[in-house]
Parts: sequence; structure tokens; C-alpha cells
Amino acid sequence: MRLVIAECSVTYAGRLNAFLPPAKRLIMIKADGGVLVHSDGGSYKPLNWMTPPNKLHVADPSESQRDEGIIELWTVQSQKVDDHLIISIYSIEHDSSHELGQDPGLIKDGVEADLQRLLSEQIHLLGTDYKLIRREYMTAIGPVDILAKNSTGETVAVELKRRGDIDGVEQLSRYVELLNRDPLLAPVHGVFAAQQIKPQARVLAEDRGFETLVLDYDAMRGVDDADSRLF
Amino acid sequence: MRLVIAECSVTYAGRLNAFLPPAKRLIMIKADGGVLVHSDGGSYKPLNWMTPPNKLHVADPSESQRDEGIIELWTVQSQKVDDHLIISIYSIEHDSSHELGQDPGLIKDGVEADLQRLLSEQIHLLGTDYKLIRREYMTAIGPVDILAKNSTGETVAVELKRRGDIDGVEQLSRYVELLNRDPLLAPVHGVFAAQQIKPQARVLAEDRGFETLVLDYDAMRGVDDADSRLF
DNA sequence: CGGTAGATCTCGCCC
DNA sequence: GGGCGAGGTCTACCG
Repeated sequence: MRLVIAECSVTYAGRLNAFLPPAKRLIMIKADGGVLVHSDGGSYKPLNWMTPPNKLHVADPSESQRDEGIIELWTVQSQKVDDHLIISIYSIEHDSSHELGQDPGLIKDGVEADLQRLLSEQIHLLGTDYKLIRREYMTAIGPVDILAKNSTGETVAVELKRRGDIDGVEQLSRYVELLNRDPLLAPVHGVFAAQQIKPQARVLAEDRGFETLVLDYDAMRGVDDADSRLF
Repeated sequence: MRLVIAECSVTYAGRLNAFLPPAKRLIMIKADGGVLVHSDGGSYKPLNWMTPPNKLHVADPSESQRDEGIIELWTVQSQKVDDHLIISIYSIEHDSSHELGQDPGLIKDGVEADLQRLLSEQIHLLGTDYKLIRREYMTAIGPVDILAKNSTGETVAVELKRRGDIDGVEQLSRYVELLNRDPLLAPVHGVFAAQQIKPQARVLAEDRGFETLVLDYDAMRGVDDADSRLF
């Protein structure tokens, strides 16, 4: 990884055109060729960047560019698409390179996939005598998170979210409507399950005739851990 | 901006839990308090980060942590939400600070607006004898991208996207439903137009009775350029 | 301030 | 490799 602090202006041309006026910024060049231009504020998104793979070419400025104070012209050309960055360097304050090696990567816990696995394993949270049909039940408009049968043998479609808002209820509505056209499955009931359900989403879900279910992730994980310890 | 290259492990606890095993990484501390942890690969997203405002606290390791090789413990606590990063430092290879100042910011040159302008000018792409009523036709629930009349004088509402997926079809559905309540406009037909339409979005659009239209931006721009050259 | 829609989205999964 | 959905999404815009 190479870190350069430089007075620079940046032009991006590709899927859109963008321009950064001259200012002092960090230019990060990663080992895989990725280039990031960061200012000293904002969130994690760079002002400008180029996704690898790409090729960095350093050129001398033209006469007129030299007159404007440009000492180097960096061109970052994407190898995949017709995108490029042009970085005009006015001055370099810092320039260092570091060998970082391969990163072991991030281990995540508590995303929708975890919730889905836990609810599948603890399908009784939906109600007494519920049976799992399958997770990620495929339809023409996308996968239903969980398909189950209730105690009377009727089909139940579960839409699972970490944060339940209106979009999720709309999604569930589409699935339930589609599934209900299948005589082998109908009647299909909808369950909207989430760690947190926003009031507007709850109202809409109930209005559509869906059950709502608030999930306690920590408790579900606790049960999971307890189960694991039995083996 | 402070740049630190260090052997470190990172724990995030907040909306989810995440852990980074020990490795050499870049830790970027921005002037506004934002903290980014980058590896030497991947795109612009850091492995871990903390959005400002937040507070960085440096502490000495405990006895047992010292035995593991940890020389410093950095805690980054969000001032807004109950999120924090804990960075365990094993060794520091590089540490430098730089005064960057305020950034003038990015100037973008949009694409979606162009697409709308081009389709308005080339309204025949919708079909023979179509007439433009207007762009950005305002309704109570937002602006309809393009409103037109077809060859038999019926109203057509166009939802325009760069990439057409299910959300866009839902948006069009809301508009068409609302517009159809207006006896002066009804019957209103829906057209879902995009540079690229995802299969599931196409299925949903056709199911809702909408026409789908794939737009060739380059061809449309080419026609536009040709038109421009006539003047 | 909250809600919505776009993004040079990124990232991960599954066919 | 393409398609699809989620994201600690981020970001701008609009009320």
C-alpha cells in the first residue's frame, strides 16, 4: 500500500463525469491496484476512486500544465471498463509504501442470514406445531425467506428483516399474492418477522392481514448456544 | 488526518458484531473524528470504520493483553449511537499526521437527467405517434418521470431508471394507480423504461400490465449529437 | 428532522 | 460469470 499526501485535482470519466478542484488530499494505492482519494472528512466513501484491476501510469505534464503548477500527471485506467481517473499533482507532502500482506478478513455476526438460520431452527417461535418447509423458497419474483406450515397444515410465508419497515411488508405482499395463485399452496398466510418493527410497517402489515413477530436475536442465539452445548 | 500502519485486531460492536483477526492494516483517523481501517485490497469500503462524531480513547493494555503482545488499546466510541470500535495495537510501523484543510468537494455531471431529456426528445421510442405531455409531471406522491399520449390519445406514464428493478415497478404502480383516479387522464398506461431491466422486474411489470422498454443510451446520445450538429 | 430514491454503490450468495 | 438481495449501506434531496 502506497500512501501519498498531495495537492491535487482529480478528474473521473466513465459511468459519469466528476471533477475535484485542487486541494490537499490522501491518495491511497492498494496492492491490488485499487486507488482511493480521501479528504479529511466525511464518512468512509472516498471523494473519488478506481476499483481494481487497473493500471497506474505516471506522465510528465505538458508545457501549459507545467505553467499551472502541475508537476506530475497520474492516469489510472480501469482494465475492466472504459473508466479512468486523471490525478494532477501540484505538490507532494508525503509518500510512503508499506507491505501489508493478505488480510484474514472480517467475521460478522448478527446479519439477516443468522436470523434466518436461527428462526428455521426455532420454527416454534412462529406458533405451536409449525413445520419448516424450506428456507429461500424460490419464486419467479425472488426467494421467500422461510416457507412453513402451521398447525392446521396451511402454508405460511415469512419475510425476515433485521429492521422491519414498509419495504419489507411490500415484499411480503408480493410473495403472498404470488404464492396464493398456486392451488397446491393456497391459502398462504404472511408473517412479517424482524428484530425491530417500525410502527408504520406494523400498521401496514396488519392492514394486509399479516402477522407480525418481533424476534429477540440474543435470546435466539442463546438457545442456539445451549443447543450446541448438548453435542 | 493521521495515518497509522499497525499490526492490529479490531472489534466492532453496535448494529452488529464483527471481528478482525490480527494483521497489518492502515488506520486512518480523519479531522472530523471518522476512523477507517483498510486492508491492502478490496474496493473503497473499509474493513471496519466508525462514522463521526466519535471519541478516540487510548488506554494501556491489561496484564493479560500485554502478555498477548498488545501494546495499546484504542477505543472509538460513537457520540450518536451505542456503537464502538476497539482496536488492539500489537505494533506500529508508521504514524504520521497531516493538515489537509477543508475540501472544495466533488462536482458531478449526472446521467439520469440526460436519459430523461433524451427520451423526451425521442418520444417516438415509446411507439409511433406518441406525444410528450411533460417531464416531471407532479403528483401528490411525487413526480412522474414522463407523461405522454399514445397514438389513440390515451395517457401513458413512464418510469425511467438506469437499472430497472422491482422497486421501480412498484413506483410506477403507485403512479399509475393514482393517475387512474383522475377521470381527465384515465385510462393511464404504464411504461417501465430502463437501460437494463432485471428479469424479475420484467416479470412483475408485465404482470402489472405495464409495457417494458430497454433504452440504448449510446444510440440515443448519438441521435442527440446528430440533431445538435444540424444547428 | 425524517422519509425516499440513487449509487462509479459494495459485498456475498447461489444458480 | 450473471443475477439478485442486503448493507453498520452512504448520500443528496425534499417535505
